[in-house]
Amino acid sequence: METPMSEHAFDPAAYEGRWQAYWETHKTFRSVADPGKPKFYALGMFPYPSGSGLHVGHPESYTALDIVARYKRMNGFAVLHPMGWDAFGLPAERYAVKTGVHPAKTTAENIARFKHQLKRLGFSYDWDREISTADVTYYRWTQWIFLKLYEQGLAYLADVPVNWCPAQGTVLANEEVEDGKYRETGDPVERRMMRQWMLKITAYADRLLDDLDQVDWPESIKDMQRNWIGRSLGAEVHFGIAGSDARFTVYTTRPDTLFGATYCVLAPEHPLVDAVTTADQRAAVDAYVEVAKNKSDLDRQKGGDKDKTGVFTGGYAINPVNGAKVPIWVADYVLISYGTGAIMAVPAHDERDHAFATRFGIPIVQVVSSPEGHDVQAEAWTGGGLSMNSGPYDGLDTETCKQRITAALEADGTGQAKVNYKLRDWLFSRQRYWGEPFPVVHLEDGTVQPLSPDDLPVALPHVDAFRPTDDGRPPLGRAADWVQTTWQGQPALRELNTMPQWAGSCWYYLRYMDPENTSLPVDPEVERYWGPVDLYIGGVEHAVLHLLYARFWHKVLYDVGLVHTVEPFTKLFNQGMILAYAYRDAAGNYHAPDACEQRAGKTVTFQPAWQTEPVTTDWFVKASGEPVHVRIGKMGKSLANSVDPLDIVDRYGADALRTYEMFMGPLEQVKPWQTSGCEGVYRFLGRVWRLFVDGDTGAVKPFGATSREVRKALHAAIKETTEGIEALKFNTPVSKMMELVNACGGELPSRADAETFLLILSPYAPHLAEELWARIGHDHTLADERWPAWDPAALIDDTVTIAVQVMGKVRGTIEVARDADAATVLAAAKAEPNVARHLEGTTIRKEIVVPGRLVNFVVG
RNA sequence: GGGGGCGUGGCGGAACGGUAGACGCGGCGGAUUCAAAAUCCGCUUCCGAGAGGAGUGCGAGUUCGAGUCUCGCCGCCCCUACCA
Repeated sequence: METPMSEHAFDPAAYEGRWQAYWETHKTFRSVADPGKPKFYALGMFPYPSGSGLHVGHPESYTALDIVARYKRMNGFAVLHPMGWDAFGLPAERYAVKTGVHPAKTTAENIARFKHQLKRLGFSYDWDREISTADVTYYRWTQWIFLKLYEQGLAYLADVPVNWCPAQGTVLANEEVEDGKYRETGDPVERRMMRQWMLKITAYADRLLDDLDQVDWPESIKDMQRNWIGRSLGAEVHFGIAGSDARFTVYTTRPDTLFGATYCVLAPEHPLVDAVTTADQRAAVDAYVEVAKNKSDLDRQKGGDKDKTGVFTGGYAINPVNGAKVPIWVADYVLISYGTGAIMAVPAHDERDHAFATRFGIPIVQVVSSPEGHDVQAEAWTGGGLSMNSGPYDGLDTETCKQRITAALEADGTGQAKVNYKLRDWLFSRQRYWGEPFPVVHLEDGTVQPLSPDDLPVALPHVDAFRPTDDGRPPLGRAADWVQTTWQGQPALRELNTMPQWAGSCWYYLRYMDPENTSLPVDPEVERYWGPVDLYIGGVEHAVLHLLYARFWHKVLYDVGLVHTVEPFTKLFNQGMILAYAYRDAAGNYHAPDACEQRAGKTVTFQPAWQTEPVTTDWFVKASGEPVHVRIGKMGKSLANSVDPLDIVDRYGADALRTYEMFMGPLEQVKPWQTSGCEGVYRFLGRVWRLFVDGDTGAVKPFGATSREVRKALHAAIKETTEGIEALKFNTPVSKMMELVNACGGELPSRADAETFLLILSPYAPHLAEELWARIGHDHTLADERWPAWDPAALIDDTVTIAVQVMGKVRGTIEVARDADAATVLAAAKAEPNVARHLEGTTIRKEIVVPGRLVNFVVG
């Protein structure tokens, strides 16, 4: 059945492995700090080595970075392009709980697999710098950095509410909780106060916000971080409580509306709820607070404006600006975790307060002028205006009024200007086994002592079971010998919590610079050369947490003198997700893309069981001929549409996969995988092969003379490739190289031009480029060759085709000399038959000549 | 609700304010082949037999000229959310 292929036919499998071995043995891509060279640090977000292996999304950003890295090397840069593993994490631990297999074993296996897969894609990593966050030689420095944080007063223990899952006996991260249940198992999750390590990221809020201005990041990501930090400028205002000396404080961004406060609201958890509640309201308030406590945050937010709930406490507050008595309510739309957990409610100028006031019949008093026709009784006016009903402040614009009222509050001690943040301190402990142990001990007197850096590392002890202990302590409690220790001669207990997965990824980019260092996380001298990361590419899902945490640590390390810049990642770029088509039959079953085919012209309509609308399609299951509905979605098991990158490598080779992933479309865009498109790229690479290699003899075909047309295509391709890589637009260069090969028509140009083509092809398809480079007589890799320059003169033709428009519509084209003057062009344009026809009987009012482009006649 | 992004052929996508649809897929036709695969060449936005006309989500506007700029809608995607 198998036709024996000519041994000289295009066969990537025949040489790709050989070149990967060559690069490895020759250490072609070793990063060497060279003070005589500019440096470039290209970094991809390192993967979590999951059990399911590499997916087709990984090679997208990795290929883009690899192209940049190879390009920069050829442009004389010392390039740092490393790879490693975000190896601590939950899936391995969960797997361990289920199967008893130690996470270290699972993780090592997964890393081996990932590494094998990545190597088959031919990325130019310096594998000597490989790191793993779960390696004790790595995490001892994560612990070292924790000690620095502690030293700086940025790490502390606090009792905080956490997501406690009784069934699992552990605390869950917010993202693991959905609808009050553990996402994986559906076990209920409750709020519980626990003593936890916190990192004081809020101390860096202003710097994290302000320094965003100095980095070259997508504006959308900066905005997401800004929103997350959520700095707002407002005022804290103290409200007295009628009939009591106590007072409570509210936070507002609109102190100018203070005269419009017609009630106050305390969050159900607010400590003063009890004190302000009167006897006759007590039962109602207690009941309300009890219900609110058991509601998850999500449930509390679900209702939106329509059905806000709340209960009057019976108590009254005194508005400090006018002494007015306003009722105090308790309502769960006020969150204890934001601001002061209490608000003054101004229904005329806040939508939430308006909805609440309307529902409970509370007066709405307008204190800021609204536009003509806007009735604040019907809808809140949240914009600015002139103050009214505000005593001495009447007539002031909103900004001025804010300042005056705030100043007045400060003068009489009833309030002050206040900057507030949404950003919370970072909950930094997890009741997990598979993470970095904390370098601290607990003494019998209840104090906590940080270890000396000399005592590091605190190695993760071996345990055989990974569930919490029977008495509810974290899994590390099982390592009894490890837990019992001494500190300066005193008996001490080790910390049973571990650090969250974010910890290791907060500084890995630094370790790559100096992975062998045994006395510091990174030598500041080395960092001064390689840092900061010049280009960081990763998924948008890390837009906030990872990137914010890493920036925070970096700033702390800057403050202690370890790094020399305030920001770690100069340029950030987000690749778009790769989606895939999914094929669903009438019964609702999904079929693998490989099992389906399009039969053009065989369109049928069928009635699926899963929707009322009939479906028209020309896609069918190959084997059964069943029609299938085609849709697009995330790759995954549920749609049966995953594509394994190594299957693609097996069929088409690594170069085709790499080049196709770039050819699909702009890197930042979400785009669907189409294996047929990959095949198109494979064909292109085959044409390149056949351009150089005689299919019968395997000999290199003779070089010829470069035609003018080929020369133009070549220089257009050099230009596009160069500018494209610089601008991270990787798709159009592939088109230009295709055009070049098409222009060659199967005949090699001159040796010099053929070599130039291989050089610009090499970042995309390095194996093929190396193979052909060797076959035409080179005995050394092309990775160190000089990137070619294009000749602008080669792009210019002697004659140009010019479009001729009449009233903006193209009516014909003319061929003129490139440097023809306007008069000549106009004459030729008017002579064009179809143009002449459209000009007939009209008066030319205006003649527009765009040299080398077009002519437009305005007639009337 | 807020923030960001996107709407172009059958499909993925190209287009300094200047010939819309490069390049690729798919399709059609041809060459090669005993035949097929592979390969090579040509055609392929839509309507129309043709001349020609229409055309970048919809509607206005600016301009000699708009996929591109402005305003207003419609639709889709992502993020975020009672943040006071």
